[in-house]
Amino acid sequence: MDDMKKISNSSCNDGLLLRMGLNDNKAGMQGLDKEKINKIIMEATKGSKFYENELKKDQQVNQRIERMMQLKEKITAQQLLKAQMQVDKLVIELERNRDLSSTIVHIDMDAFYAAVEMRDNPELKEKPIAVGSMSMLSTSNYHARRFGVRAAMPGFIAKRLCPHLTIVPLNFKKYGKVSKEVREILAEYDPSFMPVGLDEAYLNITEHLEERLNWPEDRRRFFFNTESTTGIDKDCINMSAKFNEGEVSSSPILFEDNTSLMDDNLEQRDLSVENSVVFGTSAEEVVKEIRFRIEQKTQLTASAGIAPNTMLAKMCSDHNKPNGQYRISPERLAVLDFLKDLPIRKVPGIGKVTEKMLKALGIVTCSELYQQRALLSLLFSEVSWRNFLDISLGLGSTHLEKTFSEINTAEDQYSLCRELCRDLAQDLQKEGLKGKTVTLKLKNVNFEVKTRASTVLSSVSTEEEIFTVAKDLLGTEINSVAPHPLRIRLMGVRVSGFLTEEEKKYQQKSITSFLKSGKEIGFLRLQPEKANQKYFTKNSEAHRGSFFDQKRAARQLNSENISPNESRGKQLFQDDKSPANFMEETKKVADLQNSNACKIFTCPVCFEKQSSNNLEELNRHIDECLSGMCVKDTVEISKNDSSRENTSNFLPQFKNEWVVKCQNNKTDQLSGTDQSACVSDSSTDNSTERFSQIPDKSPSKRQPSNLSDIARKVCMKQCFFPKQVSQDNEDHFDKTEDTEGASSSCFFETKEDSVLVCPVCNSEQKTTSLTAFNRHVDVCLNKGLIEELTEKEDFPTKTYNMENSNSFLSGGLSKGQQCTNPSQGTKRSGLTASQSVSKKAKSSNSKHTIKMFFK
DNA sequence: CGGATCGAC
DNA sequence: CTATGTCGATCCG
Repeated sequence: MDDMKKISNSSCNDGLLLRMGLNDNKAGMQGLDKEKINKIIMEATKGSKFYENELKKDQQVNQRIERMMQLKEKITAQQLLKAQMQVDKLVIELERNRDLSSTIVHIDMDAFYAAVEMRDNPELKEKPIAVGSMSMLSTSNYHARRFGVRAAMPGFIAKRLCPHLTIVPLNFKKYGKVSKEVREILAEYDPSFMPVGLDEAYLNITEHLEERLNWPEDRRRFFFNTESTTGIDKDCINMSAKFNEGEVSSSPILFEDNTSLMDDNLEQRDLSVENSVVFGTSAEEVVKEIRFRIEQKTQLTASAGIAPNTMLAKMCSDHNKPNGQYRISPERLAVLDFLKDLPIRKVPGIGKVTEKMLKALGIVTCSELYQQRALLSLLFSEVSWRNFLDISLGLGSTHLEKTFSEINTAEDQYSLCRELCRDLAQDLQKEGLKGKTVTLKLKNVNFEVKTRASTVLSSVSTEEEIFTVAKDLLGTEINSVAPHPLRIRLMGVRVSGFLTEEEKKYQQKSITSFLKSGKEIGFLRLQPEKANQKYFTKNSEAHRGSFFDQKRAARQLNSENISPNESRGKQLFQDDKSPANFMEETKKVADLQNSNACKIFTCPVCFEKQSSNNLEELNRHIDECLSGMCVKDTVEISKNDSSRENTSNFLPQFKNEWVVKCQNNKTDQLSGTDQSACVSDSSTDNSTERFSQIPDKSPSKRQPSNLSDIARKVCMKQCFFPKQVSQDNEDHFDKTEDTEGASSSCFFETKEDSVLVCPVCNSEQKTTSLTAFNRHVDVCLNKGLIEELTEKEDFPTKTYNMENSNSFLSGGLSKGQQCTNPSQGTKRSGLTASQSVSKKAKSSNSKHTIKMFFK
């Protein structure tokens, strides 16, 4: 479902073509050319209610642009200069925290629904087809696309474009099944991968890459499928030969004008074993391997992108589609080079409206987006321009966990537990397993993990049997905190102690045990001695509390990534419009960190002035300061351990910084095992389990159509982050009793009597609310505003009266994937600028809407 | 909090 | 013969 978003809205004001429009349609021999297509669409649509509405919407956008331009006129040079300084301060901070240490992969199945239908019905293979109904199409095959038939187009119009078009009704069950097959492969590379819809997924293969280095060749060898049940076999065999010569023409099904399966495959392939291929250890090779396995298993092709964060990975997967892949190497210059001339519309989160608004400001490419950063900060809301800045610097999230909120009612918890037991029972029965031990795993709102196990004399395997035991365990936990509700964000049920013999090794097994082992390791590899200051990171983008992030942070510290030739101090505020200078310029800003601007620096922890102007040294100092504090706090907490804890924010660049203390879990058999051992021999792991994340919205409210169910079952994740870090979290797990599960604690607790001193303006703050304090520091840092805060603190809906900050973009900007990122999503919202202008805009808008409505 | 808007698929 | 979907996130009043 990659198709629709590419559609450019062209320059014309034609509302219809905004939605229907065509882009780079390669007018094939049998296809239609752009002009014809547009003409047909226009004829089919003119005069319809839909068309009128499109025009109306388009006008509203135009009005918005007009108001924006008026606002722009009023901006003085001085205001702009000030904004420039503030934004560039932020750029320095962002650059400093740039994280290139992760390898993120985005997998996107090509024309997924259509491809599945073609696979299952050979008659369709040669024809132009689309999947959907006469009213709406979900996708089309590449043949049909030549006629301009695209996703999100109504079927009746598609029929006019292409009278021979076959429209196949949607069959979600089938797609779900195929999707599951694909996910089973993906999970082997990242057990906590993140599916998006049925046909896309993000993977973090950083850890896989590390392990893979030690893998023997045979473990990287995969066989061509020669005994498929479909009629494809011959092709596959042929492909094997061709493939090894590096000239495979790939998918037997999808495309005529295809690129090859391993298009860029020039390396010498190992031919020693017939009908097999060995993949290397690089990221590219891993992704080729994934795509190869997907194709062998499902006869469908996928495109992929490899990059240091999700935003870039997604754009990469688009780069060589269909059936191709692309990588941005994890270097700052490579990232900026990729973005240099990239149209902003290609960026996930930038839709047609934002594109048009930015175009009105003369912004089309990402480098232009960067050049206009100061102006944008004055015209758009905080969230929007911050997002723009992230985009133009090529920053995105490097973790894949979604944010999840807690579920608190016992009722929900029991039903969730039952659901997990049901899933688990199904798996057990599929495998013919019966176990004796049922383990309940809970992670509370403070991310503390606790397991409770019960072993029964007779073995269990059915939903009821498991639930009976699990229910008891859960009940005990709920009772232990009564009358408070038990507040959790993850629940898992595991059955272990199987009766059956050991499974055959190297058998292509159910993914369950695989996932399980990967999952457990995430926790267990964190040994206590590792969980100290080593895990501090200065990366404000990272989300503390995630075990993954802690590990990543450690990795990052090991390899500092500031290359020597990047450290020349240069002049800052100079706007050069040419893209060639784009990288130069961002570099300059980044370089400020090493320049005189940092000469006098006050450590925000110990408040002592630092003489060094070396950034790394400063950071090291702060890290040490912080870990010093952490150690102190640790002691204090364990002394009066019964008390509650504040999971608290702290200074801006360290806010949400967590130290996680993991105690060794003696009862867990996996403890101390290293990950590769577990993964390589998952069959020895004698248990299986199911986890459930607690979705953001209450599950009852939204039961999304096709896939959330599958997603929850197949994709098991470990670490979730609170959308809003709660200020008064009761600690519902009694840590002193917790001898079984690994336990983690968060520090940076506020002390009752402490006085908070703002490290920026150096003034004492009356508040004891960390939220308030953090906001103050944020304001100080970002806006140079010194503001005294009062004791009581509302949730940040409060408007700050900030000079020169006129929020404009009332419609706001959805940030898509990377916006579910909690640190960006919540804290900053407190800084929403004055909205008088947008209020006005809004009200005129809605009047307009109402008028039209009554017509 | 509900309606409007944007964006993804 | 007709006929343009559905969701989550965000912003605003």
